[in-house]
Amino acid sequence: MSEPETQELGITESKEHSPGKWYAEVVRKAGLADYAPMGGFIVTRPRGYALWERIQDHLDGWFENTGVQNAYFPLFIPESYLEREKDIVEGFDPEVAWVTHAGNDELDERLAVRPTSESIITPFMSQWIRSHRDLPMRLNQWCSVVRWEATDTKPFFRTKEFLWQEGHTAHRDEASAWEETMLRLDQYRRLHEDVLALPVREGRKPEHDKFPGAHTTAAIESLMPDGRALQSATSHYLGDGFAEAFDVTYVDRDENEHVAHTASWGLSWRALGGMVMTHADDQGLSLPPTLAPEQVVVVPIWQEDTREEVLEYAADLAAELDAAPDRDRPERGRRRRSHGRPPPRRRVRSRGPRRDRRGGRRPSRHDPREALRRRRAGSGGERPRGREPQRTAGNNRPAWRSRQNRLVWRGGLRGRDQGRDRRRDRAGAPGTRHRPHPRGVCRL
RNA sequence: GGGACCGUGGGUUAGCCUGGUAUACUCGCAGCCUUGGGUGCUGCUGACCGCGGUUCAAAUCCGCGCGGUCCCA
Repeated sequence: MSEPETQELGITESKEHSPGKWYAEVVRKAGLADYAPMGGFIVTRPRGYALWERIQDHLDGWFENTGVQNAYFPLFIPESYLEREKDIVEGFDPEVAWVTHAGNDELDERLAVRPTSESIITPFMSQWIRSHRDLPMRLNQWCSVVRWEATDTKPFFRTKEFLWQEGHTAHRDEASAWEETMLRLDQYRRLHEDVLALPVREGRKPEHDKFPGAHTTAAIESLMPDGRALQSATSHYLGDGFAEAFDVTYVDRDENEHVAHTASWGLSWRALGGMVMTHADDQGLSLPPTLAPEQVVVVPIWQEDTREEVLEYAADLAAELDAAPDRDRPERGRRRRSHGRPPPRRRVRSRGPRRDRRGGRRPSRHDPREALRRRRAGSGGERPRGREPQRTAGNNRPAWRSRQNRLVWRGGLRGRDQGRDRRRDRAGAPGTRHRPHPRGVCRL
């Protein structure tokens, strides 16, 4: 909240020598989050939230293409519901927050602030599932949950309230539920590798570390620079225990009632923490181009006598970059070069959040027409949301597959398009600095 | 705050007065028929809001809860 006495913009802590302090400094100085007045809670600032939104974009698109529907269930869970699956109660008991009063009146039944939503979602799945034709049923919700962990809270890594998505699915049999569990795990792996640029390991949790009530808990973990493994997503095969407890049965082809098998899977903003921890360094935050809200920053550096020239050049370059096709707008700049007057500014963000500087409309993530077009175009496999499947001549694959993925790994503008040589030359012009990051991540 | 009425398969409902095997439609499932088109036929699954009382016996009568609808302040 309060600004330091002397305004220090740079990172003063060392990642190598005091990773804890360094991480906290990066998160705050990069404008990702602030500490909330209650211990263990954070305020997610627009820049941090933008990163989360981009993660949402990717995952949500993949979910949609694999039969998942989004829904929303209440924040509160009646105690009697929570109690119906005993492992859940026991497993989460020490960290459940309870609502006991409404105004001045004590509630007849206290309400748990959801630590996870199996016990409110599964009873409804029970109502909605009658026969094998309703299966598999796949629901997902984006929400926050509260787990009152007292120790060692750290922005994004461990906060008492955290954002996540939780998928809940019901299936005919073990094979189907297990397949689901692995599919989601694979999507999480893909998110980490292709979007967050984090290598991961997949694994199965030992007995004592499973999700309460789960038959099997699978997880992906990435290795942090301090040598510790970070579990950033889990996918559970729940067996038929939850279905039994919440009465999720269906009539199968044999005309008999059967108990369903369920799975649940979630990814939290902890993944974001892992990404910051891994890619940032003593210079500050560093992000993969797939996620970075700003892709390029032009910083004019002038001498007294070159000031005019450098500023003009920088603005010109910024305008050109702004008009060029980029990650989010591959269609731009294909037909016409921008010769318009560059906006007079020293720093140009080549992309404003869902806004077009020239006043033109560009497809918003929530534009229903775009969604419709996307459906009509048919699903060419899973792909990130919010982008038109661009097809180029002589290449029948959606552009996001070719161009986009190259972009992920090459980083910056390099290797992007052979016709852009001119810009690359200009990027090296005196007084300007534009340097794609060698590791494949772009510095902000 | 006062009063009236109502809780029956997933949905709609009959039965309650006058206590005894719970009705029908729809939905769902399976099979057959159809394959000019959201049909048809056969079979099947599935329910008396909860607790207590009266009684040989309670969906039914009585009491208390819980939930809903309506009316009056």
